[in-house]
Amino acid sequence: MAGKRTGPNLSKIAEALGVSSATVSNALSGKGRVSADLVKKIRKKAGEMGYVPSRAGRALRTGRSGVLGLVLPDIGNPLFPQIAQAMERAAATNDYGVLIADSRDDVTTQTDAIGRLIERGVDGLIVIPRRGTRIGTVGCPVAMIDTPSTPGNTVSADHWQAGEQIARHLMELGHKNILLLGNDPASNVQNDRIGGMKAAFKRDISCQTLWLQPLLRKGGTAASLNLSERISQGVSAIATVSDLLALRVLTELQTAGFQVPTQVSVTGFDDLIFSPVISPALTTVRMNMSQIANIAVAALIDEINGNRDPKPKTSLQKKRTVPDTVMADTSRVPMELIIRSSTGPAPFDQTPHSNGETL
Amino acid sequence: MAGKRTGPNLSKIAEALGVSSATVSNALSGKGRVSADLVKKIRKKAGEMGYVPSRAGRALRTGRSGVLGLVLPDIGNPLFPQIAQAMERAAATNDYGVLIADSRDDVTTQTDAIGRLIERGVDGLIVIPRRGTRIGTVGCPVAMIDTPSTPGNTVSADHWQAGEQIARHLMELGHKNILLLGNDPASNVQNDRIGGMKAAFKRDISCQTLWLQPLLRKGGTAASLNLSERISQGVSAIATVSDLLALRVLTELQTAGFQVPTQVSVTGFDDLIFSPVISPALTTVRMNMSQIANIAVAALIDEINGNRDPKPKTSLQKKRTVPDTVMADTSRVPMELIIRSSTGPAPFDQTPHSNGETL
DNA sequence: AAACAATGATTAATCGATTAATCAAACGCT
DNA sequence: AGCGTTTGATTAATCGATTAATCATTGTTT
Repeated sequence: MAGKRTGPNLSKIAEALGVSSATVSNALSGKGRVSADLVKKIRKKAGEMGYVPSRAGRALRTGRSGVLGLVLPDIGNPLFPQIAQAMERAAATNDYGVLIADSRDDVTTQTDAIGRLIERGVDGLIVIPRRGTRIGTVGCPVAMIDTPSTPGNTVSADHWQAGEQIARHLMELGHKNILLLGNDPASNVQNDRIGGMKAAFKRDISCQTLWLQPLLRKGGTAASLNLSERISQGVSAIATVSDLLALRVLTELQTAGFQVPTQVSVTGFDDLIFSPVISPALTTVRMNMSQIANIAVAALIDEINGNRDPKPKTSLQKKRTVPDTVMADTSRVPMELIIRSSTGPAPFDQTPHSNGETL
Repeated sequence: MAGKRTGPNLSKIAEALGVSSATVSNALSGKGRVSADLVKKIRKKAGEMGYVPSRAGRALRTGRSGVLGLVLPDIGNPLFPQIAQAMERAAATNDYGVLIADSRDDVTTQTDAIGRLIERGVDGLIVIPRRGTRIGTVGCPVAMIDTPSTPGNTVSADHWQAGEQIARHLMELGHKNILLLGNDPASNVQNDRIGGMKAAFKRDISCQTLWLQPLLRKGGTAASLNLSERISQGVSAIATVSDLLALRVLTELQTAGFQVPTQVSVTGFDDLIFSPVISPALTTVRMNMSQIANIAVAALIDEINGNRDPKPKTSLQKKRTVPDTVMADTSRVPMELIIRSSTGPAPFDQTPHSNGETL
């Protein structure tokens, strides 16, 4: 792929040593049969000449580009930097490159983006879907990073377990009336997070779930969360599904004159960049992106190299419209609870008016 | 690069139509001499067969990969999503792909990362440097996006002009005693932003500049900004160099019991994802990333294709250690002021104790 | 009509690495 | 010595697109 036609290539090395280029290739790749000392000589010479194999030549011959595609439908995702970084590093250690493609949340754009990646000949695709993105058959292995509960998911953070951690933390602090705040009820990730929290709550905990997006759609941007009212009804903790949401809640509470965490505790998810620096610093939960990336990339490369359990592609299974994605040994990576100052003991004057659980 | 050895290629099309593969190539590329109706026939057939040219074959022959490298030294940059998206789109419209490389702010890692991109045969590099990153000669055209005042800068937002806009906005609101808050005094971007603000202030405006990072280094994380004290001394507006900093100030002010913007106005830079949703929503300034990306990519591709004014590479100029980067016609793109609710009229009881300008 | 130019298409070489097929020499065995 | 096996290296084909060089027509000019 190099634009320079100057650099040394296999035949240059071969010529310099008076051997054939095939021997040089074999020596460098460790395949074929080459005597030990010739191998050493060739390696040395290649080093001296600053030989760098041509990806284009190799790609043409082997049919493999050495590039993975990273598809991010939701560019607004504040985790993007972490994701991109982790993927790039995981790929680089395996001598792969990462080609990015984004589609601003638009299905058509996304199809185009995937198409472009495929046309560029990526050997595999890493897809971080938003909502119920359907991954059709694309002609190359696909790793999907969503939630453990999503069919076809390759690997992801254990959002459910993270929810449980948050819930346990709040319970230990004595909170008994908790407001769960989500944004998009169609999001698998958010549902897992909320599901985990609900599951961990003991019987004596009263909790309500509120989805912001449908609320905004109904009431316009002006729709208030009625936080003051809910707090006066006994809510002592607000557990949100994202740090962004938590930040919003935090500022609303502060302008309304509530003390955090003395009167109300607030939690988020994801440990976004601003979370440690706001005051009070946000209690949240962080995913281990590099581990997730490593697992995803490893699974993808295994599949690319064909070192995989043969998939049972019987006609019976054909009916299941599960996306044709790669599987990994570990599919869920635990998240880490980060306790900061936005959570504290529940206030004494707690008056739990348990009105049960709302959808 | 495609892993599939099944797809149609030039010779398949040629065979199907009984012509030579060279003719097919010429017909599709519009080069060489092919009769009009044969061109039409070939194009049609290619479409029917779903022909997609092999990048690897082309790359090998032409020595060009059709891929640009995007180097981001500072992964924590919250603008990353916007940058990556804009670059990807700009590149895609020119039929280029974008390979990412990040180096967590580490010089060695960055050199490695650039090296990996070069080895992969990128045709050009887009570098968004942090601090005084030195771009050596890398063997391919480089576009740099930093600030207009940085030597070797290809294109960037006009941070200076943006600073002026913020300053004018604050002056129009009647503020006369303003605190300028930066983070890293070594950052070109931040210096431009602050420089623009200072330049726009009239003579009767008193302003101080504070750099956070050196302060933290001296005083540890506990170092306070003494905001309350400064406000009691007459400061009615705090203009920060980043939305992240503004958020920090905002929460500190709120916990200290100040009303924003009634008592103090606060401004940021960059319009980060949280800026519209916090309360009060942040007055800030936004860069036109897609325009910047388009200019950078266009300049890069022009250079790659050799459609450039020949650089005067006389030995005289050799002394100037200006990075060997690409130049663009427009090198600065204006930023857009976004007025929200964190700024308001200066309070009446303003008592400007002008103590001059501090470094 | 002869010489020449323009048009339209083909041939064949090339980019660089990989690899199956082949060959030559050295070695082991009875 | 004769035959088979191992070892070590070479040959040559291949991947797919591009393009300079070439050839065969048709059209133009004097």
